[in-house]
Amino acid sequence: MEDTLFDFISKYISLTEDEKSELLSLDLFRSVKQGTTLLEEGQKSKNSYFVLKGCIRIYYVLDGEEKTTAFYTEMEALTPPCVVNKTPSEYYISCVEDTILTVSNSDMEVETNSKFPKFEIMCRLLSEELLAKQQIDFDEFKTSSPEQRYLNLIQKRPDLIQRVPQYQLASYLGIKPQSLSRLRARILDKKS
Amino acid sequence: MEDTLFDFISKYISLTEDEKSELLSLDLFRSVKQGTTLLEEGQKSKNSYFVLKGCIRIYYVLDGEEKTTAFYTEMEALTPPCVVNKTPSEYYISCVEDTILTVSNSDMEVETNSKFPKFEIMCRLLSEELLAKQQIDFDEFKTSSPEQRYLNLIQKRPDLIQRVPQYQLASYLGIKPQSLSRLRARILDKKS
DNA sequence: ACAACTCGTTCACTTAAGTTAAGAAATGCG
DNA sequence: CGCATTTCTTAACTTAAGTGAACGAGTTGT
Repeated sequence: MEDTLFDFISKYISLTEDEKSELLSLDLFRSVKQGTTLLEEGQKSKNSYFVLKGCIRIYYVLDGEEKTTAFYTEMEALTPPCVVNKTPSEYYISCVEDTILTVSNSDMEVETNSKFPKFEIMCRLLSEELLAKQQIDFDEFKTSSPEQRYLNLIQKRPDLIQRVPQYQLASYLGIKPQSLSRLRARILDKKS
Repeated sequence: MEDTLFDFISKYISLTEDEKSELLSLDLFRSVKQGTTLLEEGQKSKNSYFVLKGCIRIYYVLDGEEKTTAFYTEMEALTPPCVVNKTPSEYYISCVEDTILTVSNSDMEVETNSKFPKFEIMCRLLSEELLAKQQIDFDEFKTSSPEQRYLNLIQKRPDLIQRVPQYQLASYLGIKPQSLSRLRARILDKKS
């Protein structure tokens, strides 16, 4: 489990054994059951997450309806916007599956970053990378139809389609569950 | 003009006079005419931009059609994903208006960041902020209809509707120009 | 085992976006 | 100025997504 975290970090900076044990001493690892809510609407939070195993999702409740906007699975890191902006959360974060993750809070990160300038660099590299990745994702979303987005998802994150309920996938694709059902039937028709 | 840049920077870190003059010595400012292309599809680039005055846009050409996905106006910074990923660009960047901006390249930034750790911190803060902001924008896009997105745009960036051609706005909203025309007529109907 | 609930699918119908085409309005240029 | 080009709008028609309702499969709890 620790190795998964260190593998991830090694993509950005290299750590000495001392630094590794210092990191481990922070006691970051948590195990959470499916369905657990990590963050509620209206809450203020300072927590960032890194998923080691399992799947968490972000969803809004608008007009009484759940709108899922993001999934985070193995080796993905998440700092919710409300943590950056220091505002109450407008969304929920909950576990789609039993999940193992690290939880770190921003006070701790400020401290670690000033102690180890390396971490500052990692944070910059990571957020630059995530920003670039998300920009591409957003562009793809804007320039394609729901059907194309679904086909795209099959290519890029085939696991999600298996492990996540359809109604959550639907809003992730920007449509209603009924439309996703129909769209899938349409694709099957075309193939034959 | 320099002051605009320093005002922006002061939101993240404070600079000494020496640091300011060092920055100015880098000769970052550029003036570009409307219609100028800053980046072409297929090109590799190391340039980041910060808009002081004017407006630039990102667009793709897909099936021979222009798809505009982003606008950057006064006091907005842009590091294209292709710079971060070191891959050839899949899109164009061009000037919607006569524009004054700063151009910096990533080699230069690496140098500056190691010389002034402050800059490293600013880069992290900035990309964290932009990531959070973009996440919210993406969520809003996913959870709303074209009409809601247009009404939302009127609230949040009313200037864009004035200064940018309709067909560019349309793809920015994820629809065709004809649909935007119709949508606007529909909104006017409702009001009366 | 049975009732209650959730989830996915299907259907009929409504609404809005895509498509194609035509014309009006605005812009640029010789 | 007039001509060409680009941009915006309108319209008729097609296609796909939204809506409301119903049904069956699977799950949960008692």
